[in-house]
Amino acid sequence: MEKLLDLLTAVMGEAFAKAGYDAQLGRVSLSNRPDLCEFQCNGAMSGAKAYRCAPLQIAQNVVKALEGNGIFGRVEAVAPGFLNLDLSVDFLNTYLEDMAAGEKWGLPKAAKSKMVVIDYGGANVAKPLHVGHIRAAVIGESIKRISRYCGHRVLGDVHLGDWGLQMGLVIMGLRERLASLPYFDPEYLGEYPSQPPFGIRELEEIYPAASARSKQDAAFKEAAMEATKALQQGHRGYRALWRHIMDVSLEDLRRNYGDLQVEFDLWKGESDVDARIPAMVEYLRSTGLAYESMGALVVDVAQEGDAKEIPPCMILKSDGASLYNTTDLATLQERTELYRPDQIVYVVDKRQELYFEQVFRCARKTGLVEPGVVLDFVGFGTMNGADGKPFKTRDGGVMRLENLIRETKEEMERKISQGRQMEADEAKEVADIVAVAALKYGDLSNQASKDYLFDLERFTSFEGDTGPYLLYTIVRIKSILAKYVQGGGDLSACRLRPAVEAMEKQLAIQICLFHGAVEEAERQLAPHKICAYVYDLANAFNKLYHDVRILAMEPGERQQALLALLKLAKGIMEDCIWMLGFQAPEKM
RNA sequence: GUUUCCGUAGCUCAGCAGGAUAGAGCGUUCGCCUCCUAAGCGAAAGGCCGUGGGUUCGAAUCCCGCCGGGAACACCA
Repeated sequence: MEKLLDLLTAVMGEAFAKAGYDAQLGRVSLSNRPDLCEFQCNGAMSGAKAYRCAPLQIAQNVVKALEGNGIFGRVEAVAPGFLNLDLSVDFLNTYLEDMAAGEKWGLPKAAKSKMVVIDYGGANVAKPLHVGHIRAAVIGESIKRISRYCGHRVLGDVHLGDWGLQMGLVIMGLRERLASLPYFDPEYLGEYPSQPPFGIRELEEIYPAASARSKQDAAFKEAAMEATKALQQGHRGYRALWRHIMDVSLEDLRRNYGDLQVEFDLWKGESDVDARIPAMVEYLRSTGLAYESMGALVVDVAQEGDAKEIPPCMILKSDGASLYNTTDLATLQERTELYRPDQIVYVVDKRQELYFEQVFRCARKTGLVEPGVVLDFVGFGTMNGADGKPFKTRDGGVMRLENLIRETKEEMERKISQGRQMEADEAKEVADIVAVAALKYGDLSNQASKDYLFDLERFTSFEGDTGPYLLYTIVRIKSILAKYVQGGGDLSACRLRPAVEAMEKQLAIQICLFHGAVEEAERQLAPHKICAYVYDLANAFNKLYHDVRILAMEPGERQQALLALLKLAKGIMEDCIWMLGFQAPEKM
């Protein structure tokens, strides 16, 4: 079905045309003066000059042209030339009925179902996730779900850092502890053990230790680089060890991401494209675009009209080694071949914007990516602590993601068991659900590109613009609907009817704006648009909730109409929070 | 230095394809539970939208300068 504002704009455009003006002037928007009207059109004022006519006159002519339209219950031309519009309740109700009957609430189908790949991981093997990883995970997951909701085929890729120097460091670190194992014996030709000789705890100790040591011990660093190279060249023992590291690390990563309800379709990494690098480099050379500069292999990506100087994109370092650019380009090539995407979205720290601009341009220029493929960079800001600086633990260290999640869950559990009588088990279960919502909504309700302040107290509050408030609102509706059913009512028999109460009409209008919010969020890759929308919807419901005691009403059409409206509101809110990456409990 | 992003209420943030009296939340003050979860609702106070120009009938929104802050600027990722 057609988006409400599009539909109203079309009707208004026709009226402008009928009155002899340009239909383009008929753009209808939500009123910014809800005390005066529900929707407004400012076209009469913009058109005044072209038609050399007083804007109010134009507006009045348009009002005449709108007579008997059936969609607007009230149309008024107001000085200096505003068109104030209220919807007719009958039209509104028909629209709601279509929504209720339609799939995904009648969300307009995308003109073309896109194939989209979203890269939102950035996790490194053998290193625990820390708070710096939360934004990519949360924002990327939401963008994935929004895009999927809009009917696109979407693949989320974690894109692991699993092939660089860190692997050599870990291998060398392991060697010191487990030197006697066959992995390090060049003479050994047998099978390696299938079970890893270490666990995640050890892995997490080894990496930081090895990393620190490499900064002071040049010989150790040299050995780690050698090990990295040997691994990449297929050293049997190192490969087997690498497989162990991957297995142990991946299990841990899956658990961590799982706690945040972040799911990847692809667990690919840098190692997956390693094999194709030589051929790709050869290809880049063959295009004539890659050339030696100061010993390195580069591709110029500066373009005419650039405001700033864009350095060339480096393909190989002067020592001939590959670097991040190389694997990113190879990944782009692989994705293009495997999935034929229409769009690839990178959800990455915004500080990498210039870097990705270079990579994108290079991929385009050299034909690794076809011209029609949209490459999007969604750069996010930093999560800051109360001091306005990047979030740290109390003792100044980097906080692990699992600790942040655990602390949020504990805080939530404390709040829930304090305010409600609930069995401890149940409280914990509910707290886990609500905590994820608190964390994610706290992040997503800000514009991704901006830094934001992490405030556990605020995010876990049930008041205000928070995740818990939204869940609470949904739970309220669930409770009403459940009570109605328990009392012998039949929800499926409840039919929508034209709004009677003011608050009811407001809620109905808010429901109708769903399509626009989703479409905008998808187009702008902006989950916070969904947040703003669902928050407004929750507010609209809560106002009605206090205005009208639905279950206390006389049973009949009127009560049923309100229940049907609530059911619709609940469904939409649930879909919204699904797009944000969390869900509501049954009660809280 | 160049480029870029940001500067909106005491605090945290929306709004920015130009439109009427700039919106939320928190915090503050005041009201509302014999009634579907008061983890809620209503109301009040609180803003020369960093600053100076420009474009426009009209600017928080577009353009330019300045001030203040962050970030990026080829062998890290």
